[in-house]
Amino acid sequence: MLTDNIARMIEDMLNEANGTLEIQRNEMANRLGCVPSQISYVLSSRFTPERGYVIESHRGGGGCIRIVRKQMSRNEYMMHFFCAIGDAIEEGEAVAYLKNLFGNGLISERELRMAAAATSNAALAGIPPDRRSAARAQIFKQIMLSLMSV
Amino acid sequence: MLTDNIARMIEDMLNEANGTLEIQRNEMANRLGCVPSQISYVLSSRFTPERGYVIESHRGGGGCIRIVRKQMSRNEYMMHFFCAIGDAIEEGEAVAYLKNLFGNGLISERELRMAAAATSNAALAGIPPDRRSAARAQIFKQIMLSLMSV
DNA sequence: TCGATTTTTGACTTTGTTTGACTTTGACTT
DNA sequence: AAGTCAAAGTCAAACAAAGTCAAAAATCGA
Repeated sequence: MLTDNIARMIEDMLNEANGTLEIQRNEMANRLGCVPSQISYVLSSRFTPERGYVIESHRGGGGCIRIVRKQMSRNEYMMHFFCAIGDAIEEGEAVAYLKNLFGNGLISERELRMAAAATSNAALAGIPPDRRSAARAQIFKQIMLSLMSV
Repeated sequence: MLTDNIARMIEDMLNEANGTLEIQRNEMANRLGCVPSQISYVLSSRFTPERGYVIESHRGGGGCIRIVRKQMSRNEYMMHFFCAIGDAIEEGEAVAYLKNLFGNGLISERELRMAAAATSNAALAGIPPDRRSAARAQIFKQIMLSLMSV
């Protein structure tokens, strides 16, 4: 899939470049033989803040897009996430957060799976849909707390 | 029966592929001359977690369905607990189960804490008390399933 | 044989991707 | 200051999957 290729390429470039990177949208689209907005799509769907990326850009002549992979300390991370959860969160968002934690070595893969399972729609099936994302936030926060206390 | 053929075919493919497999629903339905939702039916009726399978999927362009077969071993033990949970369980009971699992080396201490947090009354604070132990059972079961996976 | 369960099918929904037309912004000329 | 051009941004339509659900058909068990 195009999106995946582009995402992989950006990841590689980020690794090369130690976590921060500037690209030109048109130039890159050209190299890849796709429309420029495809790059925008990839960035907005894959390189989100929940996944730990920050995007800035400049338009106009000589413009570019800067992609930064955020590296925080354990406690910063945990705090950041805990606060970011708010009092409602969707299943997909939760998974994105967890993958980020896993990616940064803060939780193991088993823990990732476990937390994802505990906050999945399947686990919350008995709860009325309109209350689910609130319940999920509550559970997620307790899980986060349990990990912080170590 | 169609269902059985498809199930057998998927089993075969799983054997070929060492227990993990990705298919495209439409493509497969096409090859078999059946409607796509038939594939969904087979997966949901035969390749359930209770039987040791895990299913994930992606929609949209380039989407696919991933089927993973887990080999039962110590999972048998887990399954025993899983079945024992029933459809309602109190906070204290849950902790007791978890301690038991920890005592038997099936989960780590962090996992114990995490699971306890996820099923605590604090985590379920937003749920009406009379629904809590049912919700807890549901969450607990999903957690157990997730741990059987790895 | 009859009722219950399981299977089969297809219409409709939801999610994710790709594309292109159009807009906004900034830098550079004149 | 105005105009031009070269970026990136936005948005919605077209397309490409998988998911859902319920009706119809088939099968099974008593």
